[in-house]
Amino acid sequence: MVTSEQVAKLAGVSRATVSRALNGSANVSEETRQRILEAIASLGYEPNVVAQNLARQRSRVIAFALFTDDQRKLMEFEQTQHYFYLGVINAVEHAITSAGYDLFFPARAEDGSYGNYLRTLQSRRVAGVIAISIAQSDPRIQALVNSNLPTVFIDNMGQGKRATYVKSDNLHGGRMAMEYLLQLGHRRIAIMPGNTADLSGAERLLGCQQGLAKAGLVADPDLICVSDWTTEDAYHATIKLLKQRRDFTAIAAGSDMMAMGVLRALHEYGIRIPEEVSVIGFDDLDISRFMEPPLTTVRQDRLVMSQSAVQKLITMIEEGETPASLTIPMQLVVRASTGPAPA
Amino acid sequence: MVTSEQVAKLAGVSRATVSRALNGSANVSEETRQRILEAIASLGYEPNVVAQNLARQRSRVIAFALFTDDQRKLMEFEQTQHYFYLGVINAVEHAITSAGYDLFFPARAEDGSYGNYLRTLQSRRVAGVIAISIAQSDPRIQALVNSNLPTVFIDNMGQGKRATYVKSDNLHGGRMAMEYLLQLGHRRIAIMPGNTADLSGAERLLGCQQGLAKAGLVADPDLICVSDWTTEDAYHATIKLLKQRRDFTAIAAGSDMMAMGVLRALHEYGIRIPEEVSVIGFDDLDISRFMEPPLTTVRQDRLVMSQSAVQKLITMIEEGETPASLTIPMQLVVRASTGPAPA
DNA sequence: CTGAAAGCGCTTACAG
DNA sequence: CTGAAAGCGCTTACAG
Repeated sequence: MVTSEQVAKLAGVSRATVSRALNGSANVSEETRQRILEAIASLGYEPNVVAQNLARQRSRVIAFALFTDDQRKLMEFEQTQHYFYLGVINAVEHAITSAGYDLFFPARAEDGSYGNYLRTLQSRRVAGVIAISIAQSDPRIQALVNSNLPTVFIDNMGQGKRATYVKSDNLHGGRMAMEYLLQLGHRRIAIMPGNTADLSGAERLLGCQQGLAKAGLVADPDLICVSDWTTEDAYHATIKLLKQRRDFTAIAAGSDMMAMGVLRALHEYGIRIPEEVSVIGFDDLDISRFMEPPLTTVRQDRLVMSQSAVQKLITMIEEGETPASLTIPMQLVVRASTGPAPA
Repeated sequence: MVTSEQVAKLAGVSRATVSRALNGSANVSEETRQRILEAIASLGYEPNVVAQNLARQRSRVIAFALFTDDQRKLMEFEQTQHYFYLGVINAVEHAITSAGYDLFFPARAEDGSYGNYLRTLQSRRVAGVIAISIAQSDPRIQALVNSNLPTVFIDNMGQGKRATYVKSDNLHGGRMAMEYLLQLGHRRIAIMPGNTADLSGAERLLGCQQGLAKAGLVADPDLICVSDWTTEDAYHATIKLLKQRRDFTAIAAGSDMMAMGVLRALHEYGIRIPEEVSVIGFDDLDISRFMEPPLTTVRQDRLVMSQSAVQKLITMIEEGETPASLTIPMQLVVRASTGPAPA
């Protein structure tokens, strides 16, 4: 590997000047700058980022973290329930690397856990972290909130001196779903909000209840089916409900992946959608419009979510100030899985 | 941040000894080791990984790369076609970080491209790279193959002094799909192999043709529909085929995501599956069993794929030798989207 | 505008 | 078994 030393020699200057030329310091004459640039080109020099980071006492690397509750599920790789976040990760990766930062997933401790998470990050001198924190109870959330490490949370309301968050307006989303269903004449609506120990599950459920309340209705507790976020859980919850009773005319699933399980169960029972039962989801995954029937859903804008999270983080890193949090509106997307309530 | 200097002072030894104790050198007495460990604990010391990497002239970070052909599509984040790889990335992340390596997505050049990719990696002193290389033509593949940077390719047969690969046996997979369909009595089978400019697309198509040939049949060129990998492309290809002719009794889609588009088109035409048309996919995504009807498919073992790729890479990094490539068998998974050919 | 020197926080022959 | 010293490849006050 060629070093700045060699560039300096070839250009007939000191390493200090090479460094200045490279970092756009004003204090270097146009003539020597040219000479240095030529030397760099002819040698194919690329600065050693590791050495730069050490010398500068800072880095341009951002850590990414996904905090979920269930270690076991993480191991299985069959994380159907996280398809939405997979898309977010993808968008975050693009935003971060396009901004000239490296993205980083830190190594785990020997036991497979993340050990002393904060110290791991600090020892690697990361500049900041984007954390998708589904599970509220993860101790790493508190650690990050209390730390000086710039952090942006997605889907969790972590806030601190150096921490802010970005999330969807799930409350409003829940209300919209109910208002839409009510307007179609549905009155007996089953709600499968996902895991209500997670913020988005709790908010979506509450939003649904508020939507019902505004119409003077109260959600029937027996029609609220709490489960985990997986397609499979929703499938089983639907089967169970179907065995108990069939008086509901609509199901609001906590996510599109859950809705896919609901649809599957309904198909197996030969129930026509939406003639007999309407189904609505949350998220608007890119596969949702290809489901059978194409799924009506409440859309989360994952592009805005991802990009604004990254932008806020970079602001924190580069400007030093902590931006306000952002709550992103959701949007009703009507497709073919919902229709008027049967008479 | 506490440094080894402070630990040394507290323990009454030199920094060199602290370093030795930390790195498990045999040459340090049990007694001083204890003293150092105590000092570390009481100070909460964590070594600066950046400084370690610089001093050691090596690192424990592995870069991840996804080489796809279509820059435009990458920007859209609507990468339905890459759901399979999203799962692979997830499994790779787990395997890498559990092995005590950091995972790394390098920053892009200012124009949003990856610029001089190899130099970027080298300037960050990564130890090796896992590359999912869908597009054969990406110049970065050649660059990596020719370099000394340990590399494992997934889904592309890159091989070199310091490069090997892991992939599914798509050829055999294609044959299996055809043999199964033939055995069900199908003779007029439409093949939508995905993008045949990509290795897996070409292999799957060839495998299908071989399967047909073994039964003394030749694939009807008009029933081979080449398109891109997306759900949408497959949807449109199916619609187009349906408008032209309806004499086929089965469709082999190049991936499960494509199959989802095929199913959607068939549903819109009111065609019963599998009574009128059978559908088979490739991959076995975790959502495939929830499709309507549950999808018959040829499974790729992404866990084996991911884990063996990471293991090979770590072998290369730590042992210095380049392991042989691995071709993983595929497996037929029969569900409800296939049935006997109509009389 | 430019260079010499110190420093970033480790590691690793080299001596002893 | 342990320490002093040099080195990894940069950056950045400090002088001039």
